Amino acid sequence: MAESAGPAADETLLFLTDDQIRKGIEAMFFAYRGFTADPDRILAVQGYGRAHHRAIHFINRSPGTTVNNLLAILGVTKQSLNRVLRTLIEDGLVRSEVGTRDRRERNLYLTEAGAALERELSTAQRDRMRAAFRQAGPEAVAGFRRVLEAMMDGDMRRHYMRFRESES
Amino acid sequence: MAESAGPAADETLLFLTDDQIRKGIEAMFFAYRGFTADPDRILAVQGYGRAHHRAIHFINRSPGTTVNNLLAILGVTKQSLNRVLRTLIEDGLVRSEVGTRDRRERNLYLTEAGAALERELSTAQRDRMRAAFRQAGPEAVAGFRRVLEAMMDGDMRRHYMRFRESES
DNA sequence: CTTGGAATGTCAACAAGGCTGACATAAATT
DNA sequence: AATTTATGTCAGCCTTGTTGACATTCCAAG
Repeated sequence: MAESAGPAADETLLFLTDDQIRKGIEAMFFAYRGFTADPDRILAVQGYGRAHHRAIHFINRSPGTTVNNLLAILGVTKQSLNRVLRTLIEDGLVRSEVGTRDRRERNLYLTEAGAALERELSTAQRDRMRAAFRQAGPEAVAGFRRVLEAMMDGDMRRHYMRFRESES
Repeated sequence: MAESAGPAADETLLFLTDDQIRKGIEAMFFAYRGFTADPDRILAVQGYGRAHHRAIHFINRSPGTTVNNLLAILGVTKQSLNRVLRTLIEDGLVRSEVGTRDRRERNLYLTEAGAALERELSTAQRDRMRAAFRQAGPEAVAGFRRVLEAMMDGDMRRHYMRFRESES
């Protein structure tokens, strides 16, 4: 497809050489550091970590989500998530309501304070992502997303796609 | 390019909407899980973690590198790195030689066993990355790299570029 | 040449946040 | 009534981050 100027078949596969792949791996490593750097700084101030950020992000994304739902998305154990949720609830950032349909479930919501922190975190992270997107241009962004989606595990891709469709 | 029907100026910036950015953020989160999943499984068997992988990767990448060098690349404290290095040295995967020029320095090398583990880890990680690259195509890969490079912090980009040039 | 700092690396102790296992409770389901 | 499901909790472990204290080595200023 689209071999306009006619590079040999060899050349069209140059992007699959071990060296190119290694560059992709290292790019992923170094970029992820940048990706989390700004939120990490903000979280450190109130004594939180990345685990708190992840919980806050996905509760904001799906208000009323259940603990089980969150567990599947975050891929951690309930004990680990529970420790984080407990501190967030104690600190008044997250509200936990007994489920109406099924009273065993807990529906999770951000409080106003929680939403404020979420905004602060996501603004910082979005600003960096937006700058990178702008600098790289729309076609690069499309390629970025295509590669990342192909790199996900099946389960994670399912969660990602569910979100992708929901509020597109 | 290739927008045949001529979108308005507004539309050309659609990739910078908060919604698009958020998708990028979530793609990054879910993809990073896939990125580390295969090495994590291999490392868990011998009781190692991601920190060991990172050390092994960059020692393999620059044989004879010093502890200080590694610290700058990995962005952790020397105490944290030292713990990881100690276990790798004890287990015979890494060799530490007193520096010749400056005897305060330690030059680090992989042993044959260390190189074997490195190959196992990087093969697993490369296989997934290669599959993603092949599925997404060369143009997507170029965009992927451009966005990631724009997302790095200045220091990290410096390290990344140094590697990029070295063995291109 | 000596001495005081600076650079490099090591050891010890602590905290965050993963993990497993065991168990309790309440609600839903069979 | 018995079982399964959803959630919470306690205890204890591991990895990997942190700070503080310290040893060694080099280098430069006196």
